[in-house]
Amino acid sequence: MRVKEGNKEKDILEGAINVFAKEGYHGAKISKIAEVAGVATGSVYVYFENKEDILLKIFEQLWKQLYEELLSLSDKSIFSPTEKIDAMIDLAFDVFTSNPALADVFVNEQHHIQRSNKTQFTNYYEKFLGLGEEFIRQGIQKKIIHGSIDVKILRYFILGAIRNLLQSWLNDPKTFSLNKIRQNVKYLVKYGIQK
Amino acid sequence: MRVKEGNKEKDILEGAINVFAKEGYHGAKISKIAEVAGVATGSVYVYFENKEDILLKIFEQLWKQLYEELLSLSDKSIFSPTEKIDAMIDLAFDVFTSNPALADVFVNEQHHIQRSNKTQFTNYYEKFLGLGEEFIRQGIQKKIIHGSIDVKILRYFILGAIRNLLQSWLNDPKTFSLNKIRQNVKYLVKYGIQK
DNA sequence: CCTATTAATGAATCGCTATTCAAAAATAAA
DNA sequence: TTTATTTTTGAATAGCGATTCATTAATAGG
Repeated sequence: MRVKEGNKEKDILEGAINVFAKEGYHGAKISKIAEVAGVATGSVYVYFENKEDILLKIFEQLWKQLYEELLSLSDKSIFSPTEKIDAMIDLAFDVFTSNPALADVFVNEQHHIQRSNKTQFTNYYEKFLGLGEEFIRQGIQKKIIHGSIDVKILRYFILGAIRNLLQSWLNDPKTFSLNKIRQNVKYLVKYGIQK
Repeated sequence: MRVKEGNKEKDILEGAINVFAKEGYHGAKISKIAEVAGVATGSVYVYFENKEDILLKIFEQLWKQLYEELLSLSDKSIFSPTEKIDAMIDLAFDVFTSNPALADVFVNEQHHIQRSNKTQFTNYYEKFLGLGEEFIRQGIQKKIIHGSIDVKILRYFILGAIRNLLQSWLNDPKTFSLNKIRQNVKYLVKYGIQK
């Protein structure tokens, strides 16, 4: 009986992230993904149902990771709610700094799977956002955060700001230091622009 | 000599916005765009070079409009810098409220043309962002806005927040009232979350 | 050393849709 | 009218690339 050599599923996923990032979802050819992953074209279909399935798995993995890392923060009551939100922002920036291609896919291709609403992806995404909401609610309860702010709006506000800033960083990494972006985001979320 | 009937260029552009919004850029068929626009498939290629050119023109038009409307605000020294930024946010929300399909295309498809960097689009987009920057600088000069904030970062911060909130509104218009989103965005930009 | 079973392959298929272009339609001018 | 010119048309083309599947490779167990 032949036995699996290496971890092709992982290789394909990583290859796909890079090819999606460079060519965009539709510009990416399965044959190219296979080439980058160091496997045959047909092997891609051994491990994944189809092209969309690859993208789905990428996002599932991403949001699972983000959710679980955030979860480990949520317990720690040492942190105040605003510290938790800071940590959440750090978390996102850490993940994407270490994997710019993934950042690109995150920024540009998520809507493909939102169109065909697959719960696999949605699950961890919603959970992640749910935790974010939770932190905000704690902040409101402790009267650190303004109660007039809609929690659902705020979570998308922060996520959107980060998403767009990652994109501008990807387009022009020299002008934007990711560290400076991170600091500014934290500041702006907390205090806004006005003196 | 045959004479032009109606305004097919405009019809095609409007049709394309709706089809792109519903099917996504790659899912949108030229034949479908033609059908919705009430013209023959071939006519599309009389008015546009190719599919990408249609998308390009959509964004060119959008950013031109946004830029010009913002420009008319920039002179008015009656407004304070923060009022100008408020007006900028209002402007974006007004345009997209009146044309949700355009909002969808704006949110999801801009990266297609950013990949193949066309200056036509970039021109007005950059000009628009440049004006936003200008307002922020005025605010810093008048010591209304914190000087430690990076202007380039701030402009993408605001734009990104709006973009993502528009997307969540499109996905679930019942949960999110665009008016509430608008108010929250204005508040958050100015004061942040912290009491 | 066989053999059964699973893994991996990549050339061929097959559907799909952007784009083309020869023909038809409309009408201004003569 | 007739003609010349411009607009519009939509069926045909052409190429691309996702997906399939018959074949080959590897090896665990006997």
